[in-house]
Amino acid sequence: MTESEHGQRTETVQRPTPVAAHDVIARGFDRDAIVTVFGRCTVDYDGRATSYLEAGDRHVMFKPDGAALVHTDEGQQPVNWQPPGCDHDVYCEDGALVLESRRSTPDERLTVRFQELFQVSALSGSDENDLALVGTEEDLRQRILEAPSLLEAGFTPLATERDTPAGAVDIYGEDDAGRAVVVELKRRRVGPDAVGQLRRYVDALERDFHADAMVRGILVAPSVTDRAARLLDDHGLEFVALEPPAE
Amino acid sequence: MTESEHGQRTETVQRPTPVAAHDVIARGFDRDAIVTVFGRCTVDYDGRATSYLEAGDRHVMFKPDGAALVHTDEGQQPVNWQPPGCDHDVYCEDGALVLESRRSTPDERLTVRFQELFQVSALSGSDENDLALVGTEEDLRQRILEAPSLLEAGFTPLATERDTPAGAVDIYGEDDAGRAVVVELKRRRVGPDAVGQLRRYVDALERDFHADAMVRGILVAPSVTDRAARLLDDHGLEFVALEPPAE
DNA sequence: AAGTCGATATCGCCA
DNA sequence: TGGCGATGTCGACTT
Repeated sequence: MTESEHGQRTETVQRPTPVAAHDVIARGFDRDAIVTVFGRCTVDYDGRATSYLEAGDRHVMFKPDGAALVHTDEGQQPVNWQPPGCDHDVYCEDGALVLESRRSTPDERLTVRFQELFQVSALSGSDENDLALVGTEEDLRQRILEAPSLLEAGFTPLATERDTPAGAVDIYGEDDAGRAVVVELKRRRVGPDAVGQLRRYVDALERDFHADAMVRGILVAPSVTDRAARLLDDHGLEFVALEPPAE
Repeated sequence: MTESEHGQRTETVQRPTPVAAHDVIARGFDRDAIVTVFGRCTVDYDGRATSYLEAGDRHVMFKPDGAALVHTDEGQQPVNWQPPGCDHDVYCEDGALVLESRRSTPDERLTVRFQELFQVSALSGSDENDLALVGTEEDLRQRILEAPSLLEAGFTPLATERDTPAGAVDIYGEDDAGRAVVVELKRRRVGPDAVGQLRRYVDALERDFHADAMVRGILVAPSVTDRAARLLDDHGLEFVALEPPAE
Protein backbone atom coordinates (compact mmCIF):
# COMPACT_ATOMS: atom_id res chain seq x y z
CA MET A 1 0.00 0.00 0.00
CA THR A 2 2.77 2.45 0.88
CA GLU A 3 5.85 2.86 -1.28
CA SER A 4 8.61 4.86 0.35
CA GLU A 5 11.67 5.13 -1.80
CA HIS A 6 15.22 5.00 -0.40
CA GLY A 7 16.35 8.34 0.99
CA GLN A 8 12.75 9.63 1.02
CA ARG A 9 12.87 10.99 -2.54
CA THR A 10 9.27 9.90 -2.98
CA GLU A 11 6.57 8.75 -0.62
CA THR A 12 3.42 7.43 -2.24
CA VAL A 13 0.26 5.73 -1.02
CA GLN A 14 -2.50 4.10 -3.09
CA ARG A 15 -6.15 4.54 -2.11
CA PRO A 16 -5.22 5.79 1.35
CA THR A 17 -7.69 6.62 4.07
CA PRO A 18 -8.04 10.38 4.66
CA VAL A 19 -5.99 10.02 7.83
CA ALA A 20 -3.18 8.15 6.07
CA ALA A 21 -3.20 10.72 3.25
CA HIS A 22 -3.09 13.53 5.80
CA ASP A 23 0.03 11.94 7.28
CA VAL A 24 1.89 11.75 4.00
CA ILE A 25 0.88 15.26 2.96
CA ALA A 26 1.75 16.88 6.29
CA ARG A 27 5.14 15.18 6.18
CA GLY A 28 5.57 16.36 2.59
CA PHE A 29 4.81 19.97 3.56
CA ASP A 30 7.34 19.68 6.39
CA ARG A 31 10.20 18.60 4.17
CA ASP A 32 9.33 21.00 1.31
CA ALA A 33 8.20 18.27 -1.07
CA ILE A 34 5.95 18.63 -4.08
CA VAL A 35 2.66 17.11 -2.88
CA THR A 36 0.37 15.56 -5.48
CA VAL A 37 -3.07 14.07 -4.99
CA PHE A 38 -5.10 12.27 -7.62
CA GLY A 39 -8.71 11.75 -6.64
CA ARG A 40 -12.34 12.74 -6.89
CA CYS A 41 -12.87 16.21 -5.47
CA THR A 42 -14.81 19.46 -5.46
CA VAL A 43 -12.99 22.80 -5.69
CA ASP A 44 -13.91 26.19 -4.24
CA TYR A 45 -12.14 29.44 -5.01
CA ASP A 46 -12.87 32.83 -3.57
CA GLY A 47 -10.76 35.92 -4.09
CA ARG A 48 -10.31 38.11 -7.18
CA ALA A 49 -13.29 36.18 -8.53
CA THR A 50 -15.40 33.32 -7.17
CA SER A 51 -15.73 29.82 -8.60
CA TYR A 52 -17.06 26.38 -7.80
CA LEU A 53 -16.31 23.08 -9.46
CA GLU A 54 -18.51 20.01 -9.00
CA ALA A 55 -17.03 16.61 -8.20
CA GLY A 56 -14.65 15.05 -10.71
CA ASP A 57 -11.32 13.21 -10.92
CA ARG A 58 -8.44 15.69 -10.84
CA HIS A 59 -4.72 15.96 -10.26
CA VAL A 60 -3.80 18.41 -7.53
CA MET A 61 -0.27 19.72 -6.94
CA PHE A 62 0.85 21.80 -3.96
CA LYS A 63 4.37 23.21 -4.28
CA PRO A 64 6.72 24.14 -1.41
CA ASP A 65 6.83 27.78 -2.58
CA GLY A 66 3.10 28.08 -1.90
CA ALA A 67 1.78 27.57 -5.43
CA ALA A 68 -1.20 25.26 -5.95
CA LEU A 69 -2.53 23.72 -9.17
CA VAL A 70 -5.67 21.73 -9.96
CA HIS A 71 -5.50 19.95 -13.30
CA THR A 72 -8.17 18.00 -15.16
CA ASP A 73 -7.32 15.60 -17.98
CA GLU A 74 -7.67 18.46 -20.46
CA GLY A 75 -5.98 21.75 -21.17
CA GLN A 76 -2.62 23.32 -20.62
CA GLN A 77 -4.00 25.63 -17.95
CA PRO A 78 -5.06 24.41 -14.50
CA VAL A 79 -8.81 24.59 -13.89
CA ASN A 80 -8.04 26.22 -10.52
CA TRP A 81 -4.85 27.48 -8.99
CA GLN A 82 -3.17 29.68 -6.40
CA PRO A 83 -0.01 31.71 -7.02
CA PRO A 84 3.30 31.20 -5.14
CA GLY A 85 3.47 32.65 -1.65
CA CYS A 86 0.32 31.03 -0.33
CA ASP A 87 0.06 29.07 2.91
CA HIS A 88 -0.90 25.43 2.41
CA ASP A 89 -2.97 23.50 4.88
CA VAL A 90 -4.27 19.94 5.09
CA TYR A 91 -6.94 18.59 7.42
CA CYS A 92 -9.75 16.09 7.69
CA GLU A 93 -13.31 17.34 7.92
CA ASP A 94 -16.34 15.05 8.29
CA GLY A 95 -14.02 12.16 7.49
CA ALA A 96 -12.89 13.72 4.21
CA LEU A 97 -9.47 15.05 3.26
CA VAL A 98 -9.31 18.79 2.58
CA LEU A 99 -6.43 20.72 1.03
CA GLU A 100 -6.46 24.49 1.38
CA SER A 101 -4.23 27.31 0.14
CA ARG A 102 -4.62 30.95 1.20
CA ARG A 103 -2.96 34.31 0.86
CA SER A 104 -3.71 37.93 1.65
CA THR A 105 -3.29 40.98 -0.62
CA PRO A 106 -5.42 40.03 -2.27
CA ASP A 107 -7.41 37.87 0.12
CA GLU A 108 -7.80 34.58 -1.71
CA ARG A 109 -8.59 31.02 -0.75
CA LEU A 110 -8.60 27.75 -2.66
CA THR A 111 -10.25 24.71 -1.06
CA VAL A 112 -10.14 21.16 -2.45
CA ARG A 113 -12.37 18.54 -0.82
CA PHE A 114 -11.75 14.91 -1.71
CA GLN A 115 -14.55 12.34 -1.90
CA GLU A 116 -12.14 9.65 -3.07
CA LEU A 117 -8.37 9.34 -2.91
CA PHE A 118 -6.66 7.26 -5.60
CA GLN A 119 -3.04 8.21 -5.07
CA VAL A 120 -1.13 10.60 -2.83
CA SER A 121 2.56 11.44 -3.27
CA ALA A 122 5.20 13.62 -1.65
CA LEU A 123 8.07 14.18 -4.11
CA SER A 124 11.40 15.67 -3.07
CA GLY A 125 14.14 16.84 -5.40
CA SER A 126 16.41 19.71 -6.27
CA ASP A 127 16.66 21.93 -9.31
CA GLU A 128 19.58 24.34 -9.51
CA ASN A 129 19.30 25.32 -13.13
CA ASP A 130 17.45 28.10 -14.91
CA LEU A 131 15.90 28.03 -18.33
CA ALA A 132 18.00 29.36 -21.21
CA LEU A 133 15.58 31.00 -23.67
CA VAL A 134 16.36 32.49 -27.08
CA GLY A 135 14.12 34.51 -29.40
CA THR A 136 12.71 37.13 -27.04
CA GLU A 137 12.10 40.86 -27.46
CA GLU A 138 15.35 41.43 -25.59
CA ASP A 139 17.18 39.42 -28.28
CA LEU A 140 15.54 41.58 -30.95
CA ARG A 141 16.73 44.71 -29.15
CA GLN A 142 20.30 43.41 -29.01
CA ARG A 143 20.13 42.62 -32.69
CA ILE A 144 19.22 46.22 -33.55
CA LEU A 145 21.69 47.80 -31.14
CA GLU A 146 24.50 45.75 -32.70
CA ALA A 147 23.44 46.62 -36.24
CA PRO A 148 21.32 49.82 -36.24
CA SER A 149 21.26 49.88 -40.04
CA LEU A 150 18.83 46.95 -39.84
CA LEU A 151 16.29 49.58 -38.83
CA GLU A 152 17.31 52.09 -41.49
CA ALA A 153 20.53 53.54 -42.87
CA GLY A 154 21.86 56.32 -40.65
CA PHE A 155 19.90 55.42 -37.53
CA THR A 156 21.77 56.06 -34.26
CA PRO A 157 20.51 54.54 -31.01
CA LEU A 158 20.86 56.96 -28.09
CA ALA A 159 19.12 55.17 -25.24
CA THR A 160 17.12 52.11 -24.27
CA GLU A 161 14.27 52.23 -21.79
CA ARG A 162 14.20 56.02 -22.14
CA ASP A 163 11.57 57.34 -19.75
CA THR A 164 8.62 59.41 -20.97
CA PRO A 165 5.41 60.51 -19.25
CA ALA A 166 3.75 57.63 -21.11
CA GLY A 167 6.25 55.00 -19.98
CA ALA A 168 9.65 53.70 -21.06
CA VAL A 169 10.52 53.61 -24.78
CA ASP A 170 12.21 50.43 -26.06
CA ILE A 171 14.82 52.23 -28.16
CA TYR A 172 15.24 55.98 -28.51
CA GLY A 173 17.55 57.47 -31.13
CA GLU A 174 17.86 59.81 -34.08
CA ASP A 175 17.84 59.41 -37.83
CA ASP A 176 20.11 60.63 -40.61
CA ALA A 177 18.59 64.12 -40.44
CA GLY A 178 18.86 64.36 -36.66
CA ARG A 179 15.16 63.81 -36.02
CA ALA A 180 14.10 62.03 -32.83
CA VAL A 181 13.03 58.41 -33.37
CA VAL A 182 10.98 56.21 -31.03
CA VAL A 183 11.26 52.47 -31.69
CA GLU A 184 8.77 49.97 -30.29
CA LEU A 185 9.79 46.31 -30.52
CA LYS A 186 7.55 43.25 -30.74
CA ARG A 187 8.76 39.71 -31.15
CA ARG A 188 5.52 38.61 -32.83
CA ARG A 189 3.09 39.85 -35.44
CA VAL A 190 1.30 42.81 -33.88
CA GLY A 191 -2.28 44.02 -33.58
CA PRO A 192 -3.80 47.40 -32.65
CA ASP A 193 -2.49 47.46 -29.07
CA ALA A 194 1.14 47.89 -30.07
CA VAL A 195 0.23 50.83 -32.33
CA GLY A 196 -1.58 52.54 -29.48
CA GLN A 197 1.44 52.00 -27.28
CA LEU A 198 3.83 53.51 -29.84
CA ARG A 199 1.48 56.41 -30.37
CA ARG A 200 1.42 57.20 -26.65
CA TYR A 201 5.21 57.36 -26.59
CA VAL A 202 5.42 59.61 -29.67
CA ASP A 203 2.74 61.95 -28.31
CA ALA A 204 4.45 62.13 -24.94
CA LEU A 205 7.84 62.99 -26.46
CA GLU A 206 6.38 65.60 -28.82
CA ARG A 207 4.76 67.22 -25.82
CA ASP A 208 8.04 67.10 -23.91
CA PHE A 209 9.81 68.75 -26.83
CA HIS A 210 7.09 71.42 -27.07
CA ALA A 211 5.34 72.50 -30.22
CA ASP A 212 7.95 72.58 -32.95
CA ALA A 213 9.30 69.05 -32.52
CA MET A 214 8.74 66.24 -34.96
CA VAL A 215 9.15 62.75 -33.55
CA ARG A 216 9.15 59.65 -35.75
CA GLY A 217 7.61 56.46 -34.41
CA ILE A 218 8.77 53.13 -35.82
CA LEU A 219 7.20 49.79 -34.98
CA VAL A 220 9.56 46.84 -35.40
CA ALA A 221 7.97 43.38 -35.63
CA PRO A 222 7.86 40.38 -37.95
CA SER A 223 4.58 41.70 -39.44
CA VAL A 224 1.35 43.62 -38.66
CA THR A 225 -2.37 42.93 -38.98
CA ASP A 226 -4.50 44.94 -41.43
CA ARG A 227 -6.18 46.94 -38.70
CA ALA A 228 -2.83 47.74 -37.11
CA ALA A 229 -1.42 48.78 -40.51
CA ARG A 230 -4.29 51.22 -40.99
CA LEU A 231 -3.84 52.60 -37.49
CA LEU A 232 -0.13 53.12 -38.18
CA ASP A 233 -1.02 54.99 -41.35
CA ASP A 234 -3.69 57.10 -39.63
CA HIS A 235 -1.21 58.26 -37.04
CA GLY A 236 1.76 58.81 -39.34
CA LEU A 237 3.74 55.98 -37.79
CA GLU A 238 6.14 53.66 -39.61
CA PHE A 239 6.80 49.94 -39.71
CA VAL A 240 9.95 47.92 -40.22
CA ALA A 241 9.73 44.14 -40.67
CA LEU A 242 12.29 42.39 -38.51
CA GLU A 243 12.36 39.18 -36.47
CA PRO A 244 14.19 38.14 -33.32
CA PRO A 245 17.36 36.15 -34.08
CA ALA A 246 16.57 32.52 -34.87
CA GLU A 247 19.17 30.52 -32.92
CA MET B 1 7.76 -2.08 -6.93
CA THR B 2 4.67 -1.81 -9.06
CA GLU B 3 1.35 -0.68 -7.62
CA SER B 4 -1.61 -1.25 -9.86
CA GLU B 5 -4.87 -0.22 -8.31
CA HIS B 6 -8.10 -2.17 -8.77
CA GLY B 7 -9.76 -1.40 -12.09
CA GLN B 8 -6.60 0.29 -13.40
CA ARG B 9 -7.43 3.73 -11.99
CA THR B 10 -3.75 4.22 -11.27
CA GLU B 11 -0.61 2.39 -12.28
CA THR B 12 2.58 3.52 -10.57
CA VAL B 13 6.16 2.29 -10.47
CA GLN B 14 8.97 3.46 -8.17
CA ARG B 15 12.50 3.88 -9.54
CA PRO B 16 11.69 1.90 -12.67
CA THR B 17 14.17 0.99 -15.35
CA PRO B 18 13.70 3.01 -18.55
CA VAL B 19 12.14 -0.05 -20.17
CA ALA B 20 9.68 -0.59 -17.32
CA ALA B 21 8.80 3.11 -17.37
CA HIS B 22 8.30 2.96 -21.13
CA ASP B 23 5.83 0.13 -20.59
CA VAL B 24 3.71 2.01 -18.07
CA ILE B 25 3.76 5.22 -20.11
CA ALA B 26 2.89 3.57 -23.42
CA ARG B 27 0.01 1.77 -21.72
CA GLY B 28 -1.07 5.06 -20.17
CA PHE B 29 -1.10 6.80 -23.57
CA ASP B 30 -3.18 3.92 -24.96
CA ARG B 31 -5.91 4.21 -22.38
CA ASP B 32 -5.94 8.04 -22.34
CA ALA B 33 -4.47 8.34 -18.87
CA ILE B 34 -2.71 11.33 -17.37
CA VAL B 35 0.95 10.27 -17.40
CA THR B 36 3.24 11.76 -14.75
CA VAL B 37 6.98 11.27 -14.36
CA PHE B 38 9.07 12.58 -11.50
CA GLY B 39 12.78 12.38 -12.15
CA ARG B 40 16.04 14.06 -13.08
CA CYS B 41 15.89 15.32 -16.65
CA THR B 42 17.00 17.84 -19.27
CA VAL B 43 14.44 19.68 -21.38
CA ASP B 44 14.71 20.97 -24.96
CA TYR B 45 12.17 23.18 -26.67
CA ASP B 46 12.26 24.41 -30.22
CA GLY B 47 9.45 26.26 -31.97
CA ARG B 48 8.18 29.82 -31.50
CA ALA B 49 11.39 30.32 -29.51
CA THR B 50 14.22 28.02 -28.47
CA SER B 51 15.14 26.94 -24.95
CA TYR B 52 17.29 24.49 -23.06
CA LEU B 53 17.14 23.43 -19.45
CA GLU B 54 20.05 21.67 -17.70
CA ALA B 55 19.50 18.59 -15.57
CA GLY B 56 17.31 18.88 -12.49
CA ASP B 57 14.50 17.08 -10.66
CA ARG B 58 11.14 17.90 -12.23
CA HIS B 59 7.55 16.77 -12.41
CA VAL B 60 6.39 16.07 -15.96
CA MET B 61 2.73 15.61 -16.95
CA PHE B 62 1.47 14.45 -20.34
CA LYS B 63 -2.29 14.72 -20.81
CA PRO B 64 -4.45 12.63 -23.14
CA ASP B 65 -5.55 15.76 -25.06
CA GLY B 66 -1.95 16.34 -26.13
CA ALA B 67 -0.95 18.94 -23.54
CA ALA B 68 2.42 18.59 -21.80
CA LEU B 69 3.71 20.31 -18.67
CA VAL B 70 7.14 20.39 -17.01
CA HIS B 71 7.03 21.71 -13.45
CA THR B 72 9.87 22.50 -11.08
CA ASP B 73 9.30 22.89 -7.33
CA GLU B 74 8.71 26.61 -7.86
CA GLY B 75 6.24 28.81 -9.66
CA GLN B 76 2.70 28.55 -10.80
CA GLN B 77 3.69 28.32 -14.45
CA PRO B 78 5.41 25.27 -15.93
CA VAL B 79 9.04 25.85 -16.85
CA ASN B 80 8.29 24.22 -20.21
CA TRP B 81 5.07 23.07 -21.82
CA GLN B 82 3.21 22.14 -24.96
CA PRO B 83 -0.40 23.14 -25.74
CA PRO B 84 -3.25 20.62 -26.26
CA GLY B 85 -3.35 18.93 -29.65
CA CYS B 86 0.23 17.72 -29.65
CA ASP B 87 1.31 14.16 -30.37
CA HIS B 88 3.03 12.47 -27.45
CA ASP B 89 5.78 9.92 -27.90
CA VAL B 90 7.87 7.82 -25.52
CA TYR B 91 11.02 5.89 -26.35
CA CYS B 92 14.37 4.76 -24.98
CA GLU B 93 17.53 6.25 -26.42
CA ASP B 94 21.02 5.26 -25.29
CA GLY B 95 19.36 3.48 -22.40
CA ALA B 96 17.56 6.61 -21.23
CA LEU B 97 13.84 7.34 -21.22
CA VAL B 98 12.74 10.15 -23.53
CA LEU B 99 9.34 11.83 -23.64
CA GLU B 100 8.53 13.97 -26.65
CA SER B 101 5.57 16.12 -27.69
CA ARG B 102 5.23 17.74 -31.12
CA ARG B 103 2.79 19.72 -33.22
CA SER B 104 2.75 21.61 -36.49
CA THR B 105 1.39 25.14 -37.22
CA PRO B 106 3.49 26.27 -35.63
CA ASP B 107 6.16 23.59 -35.80
CA GLU B 108 7.09 22.95 -32.19
CA ARG B 109 8.80 20.19 -30.30
CA LEU B 110 9.37 19.50 -26.61
CA THR B 111 11.86 16.81 -25.59
CA VAL B 112 12.43 15.58 -22.03
CA ARG B 113 15.38 13.24 -21.42
CA PHE B 114 15.54 11.45 -18.05
CA GLN B 115 18.81 10.64 -16.32
CA GLU B 116 16.98 9.24 -13.31
CA LEU B 117 13.43 8.02 -12.80
CA PHE B 118 11.99 8.30 -9.30
CA GLN B 119 8.32 7.65 -9.96
CA VAL B 120 6.16 7.04 -13.02
CA SER B 121 2.35 7.01 -12.96
CA ALA B 122 -0.55 6.56 -15.34
CA LEU B 123 -3.71 8.06 -13.83
CA SER B 124 -7.19 7.44 -15.26
CA GLY B 125 -10.34 9.27 -14.28
CA SER B 126 -13.32 11.18 -15.57
CA ASP B 127 -14.42 14.77 -15.16
CA GLU B 128 -17.83 15.75 -16.50
CA ASN B 129 -18.15 19.12 -14.84
CA ASP B 130 -17.23 22.62 -15.92
CA LEU B 131 -16.07 25.46 -13.73
CA ALA B 132 -18.72 27.92 -12.53
CA LEU B 133 -17.04 31.32 -12.37
CA VAL B 134 -18.40 34.63 -11.10
CA GLY B 135 -16.86 38.08 -11.17
CA THR B 136 -15.86 38.46 -14.82
CA GLU B 137 -16.18 41.39 -17.20
CA GLU B 138 -19.29 39.71 -18.58
CA ASP B 139 -20.84 39.83 -15.09
CA LEU B 140 -20.01 43.53 -14.89
CA ARG B 141 -21.73 44.09 -18.22
CA GLN B 142 -24.85 42.28 -17.01
CA ARG B 143 -24.85 44.41 -13.90
CA ILE B 144 -24.90 47.62 -15.94
CA LEU B 145 -27.46 46.39 -18.46
CA GLU B 146 -29.83 45.47 -15.62
CA ALA B 147 -29.33 48.80 -13.86
CA PRO B 148 -28.04 51.41 -16.36
CA SER B 149 -28.35 54.17 -13.76
CA LEU B 150 -25.27 52.64 -12.08
CA LEU B 151 -23.36 54.26 -14.93
CA GLU B 152 -25.22 57.55 -14.74
CA ALA B 153 -28.79 58.78 -14.46
CA GLY B 154 -30.54 58.74 -17.82
CA PHE B 155 -28.14 56.38 -19.59
CA THR B 156 -29.80 54.05 -22.09
CA PRO B 157 -27.91 51.01 -23.43
CA LEU B 158 -28.60 50.47 -27.14
CA ALA B 159 -26.21 47.66 -28.06
CA THR B 160 -23.46 45.40 -26.78
CA GLU B 161 -20.51 44.37 -28.91
CA ARG B 162 -21.38 47.16 -31.37
CA ASP B 163 -18.96 46.92 -34.25
CA THR B 164 -16.68 49.81 -35.20
CA PRO B 165 -13.67 50.03 -37.51
CA ALA B 166 -11.57 49.86 -34.33
CA GLY B 167 -13.26 46.74 -32.98
CA ALA B 168 -16.33 45.85 -30.95
CA VAL B 169 -17.49 48.27 -28.23
CA ASP B 170 -18.45 46.70 -24.88
CA ILE B 171 -21.62 48.79 -24.41
CA TYR B 172 -22.96 51.42 -26.79
CA GLY B 173 -25.80 53.74 -25.74
CA GLU B 174 -26.93 57.30 -25.32
CA ASP B 175 -27.15 59.71 -22.42
CA ASP B 176 -29.88 61.96 -21.09
CA ALA B 177 -29.23 64.51 -23.85
CA GLY B 178 -29.21 61.91 -26.62
CA ARG B 179 -25.45 61.95 -27.10
CA ALA B 180 -23.71 58.77 -28.18
CA VAL B 181 -21.84 56.99 -25.35
CA VAL B 182 -19.13 54.35 -25.66
CA VAL B 183 -18.55 52.27 -22.51
CA GLU B 184 -15.42 50.23 -21.99
CA LEU B 185 -15.53 47.70 -19.13
CA LYS B 186 -12.64 46.36 -17.08
CA ARG B 187 -13.03 44.03 -14.12
CA ARG B 188 -9.81 45.22 -12.48
CA ARG B 189 -7.93 48.45 -11.83
CA VAL B 190 -6.80 49.73 -15.21
CA GLY B 191 -3.60 51.20 -16.64
CA PRO B 192 -2.89 53.14 -19.86
CA ASP B 193 -3.83 50.30 -22.23
CA ALA B 194 -7.53 50.44 -21.49
CA VAL B 195 -7.58 54.21 -22.10
CA GLY B 196 -5.99 53.73 -25.51
CA GLN B 197 -8.57 51.10 -26.33
CA LEU B 198 -11.48 53.37 -25.35
CA ARG B 199 -9.96 56.22 -27.32
CA ARG B 200 -9.77 54.10 -30.46
CA TYR B 201 -13.46 53.30 -30.21
CA VAL B 202 -14.47 56.93 -29.64
CA ASP B 203 -12.31 58.12 -32.55
CA ALA B 204 -13.71 55.44 -34.84
CA LEU B 205 -17.31 56.30 -34.01
CA GLU B 206 -16.75 60.04 -34.38
CA ARG B 207 -15.30 59.35 -37.81
CA ASP B 208 -18.28 57.15 -38.67
CA PHE B 209 -20.68 59.93 -37.62
CA HIS B 210 -18.72 62.48 -39.66
CA ALA B 211 -17.60 65.85 -38.46
CA ASP B 212 -20.38 67.24 -36.28
CA ALA B 213 -20.74 64.28 -33.93
CA MET B 214 -19.72 64.30 -30.29
CA VAL B 215 -19.17 60.88 -28.75
CA ARG B 216 -18.63 60.42 -25.01
CA GLY B 217 -16.25 57.70 -23.84
CA ILE B 218 -16.70 56.23 -20.37
CA LEU B 219 -14.30 53.79 -18.76
CA VAL B 220 -15.89 51.57 -16.11
CA ALA B 221 -13.55 49.81 -13.67
CA PRO B 222 -12.95 49.48 -9.93
CA SER B 223 -10.22 52.15 -10.18
CA VAL B 224 -7.51 53.65 -12.41
CA THR B 225 -3.77 54.28 -12.10
CA ASP B 226 -2.45 57.86 -12.02
CA ARG B 227 -1.08 57.68 -15.53
CA ALA B 228 -4.32 56.29 -16.87
CA ALA B 229 -6.26 59.05 -15.11
CA ARG B 230 -4.14 61.69 -16.80
CA LEU B 231 -4.55 60.02 -20.17
CA LEU B 232 -8.32 59.97 -19.68
CA ASP B 233 -8.22 63.67 -18.90
CA ASP B 234 -5.98 64.46 -21.88
CA HIS B 235 -8.41 62.81 -24.26
CA GLY B 236 -11.61 64.12 -22.71
CA LEU B 237 -12.72 60.69 -21.57
CA GLU B 238 -14.62 59.88 -18.39
CA PHE B 239 -14.38 57.34 -15.60
CA VAL B 240 -16.99 55.60 -13.46
CA ALA B 241 -15.89 53.46 -10.51
CA LEU B 242 -17.77 50.17 -10.50
CA GLU B 243 -16.88 46.57 -9.67
CA PRO B 244 -18.13 43.24 -10.95
CA PRO B 245 -20.81 41.71 -8.68
CA ALA B 246 -19.28 40.12 -5.59
CA GLU B 247 -21.11 36.78 -5.24
C1' DA C 1 -6.51 29.95 -40.31
C1' DA C 2 -6.10 34.62 -38.71
C1' DG C 3 -7.70 38.68 -35.91
C1' DT C 4 -9.14 40.49 -31.69
C1' DC C 5 -9.55 40.76 -26.77
C1' DG C 6 -10.31 38.95 -21.93
C1' DA C 7 -7.83 36.68 -17.97
C1' DT C 8 -8.55 34.82 -10.73
C1' DA C 9 -3.91 36.10 -16.65
C1' DT C 10 1.47 35.22 -14.62
C1' DC C 11 6.06 37.05 -14.35
C1' DG C 12 9.86 40.21 -13.95
C1' DC C 13 11.55 44.78 -13.41
C1' DC C 14 11.78 49.10 -11.36
C1' DA C 15 10.21 53.26 -8.71
C1' DT D 1 4.19 47.29 -2.61
C1' DG D 2 2.03 49.11 -6.98
C1' DG D 3 2.66 50.34 -11.72
C1' DC D 4 3.93 48.81 -16.16
C1' DG D 5 4.84 45.92 -20.08
C1' DA D 6 6.36 41.16 -22.09
C1' DT D 7 4.83 36.43 -22.64
C1' DG D 8 6.88 30.28 -26.56
C1' DT D 9 1.37 34.28 -23.01
C1' DC D 10 -3.44 30.91 -23.21
C1' DG D 11 -8.19 30.58 -24.55
C1' DA D 12 -12.65 31.91 -26.52
C1' DC D 13 -15.05 33.83 -30.13
C1' DT D 14 -15.67 35.78 -34.62
C1' DT D 15 -14.71 36.20 -39.56
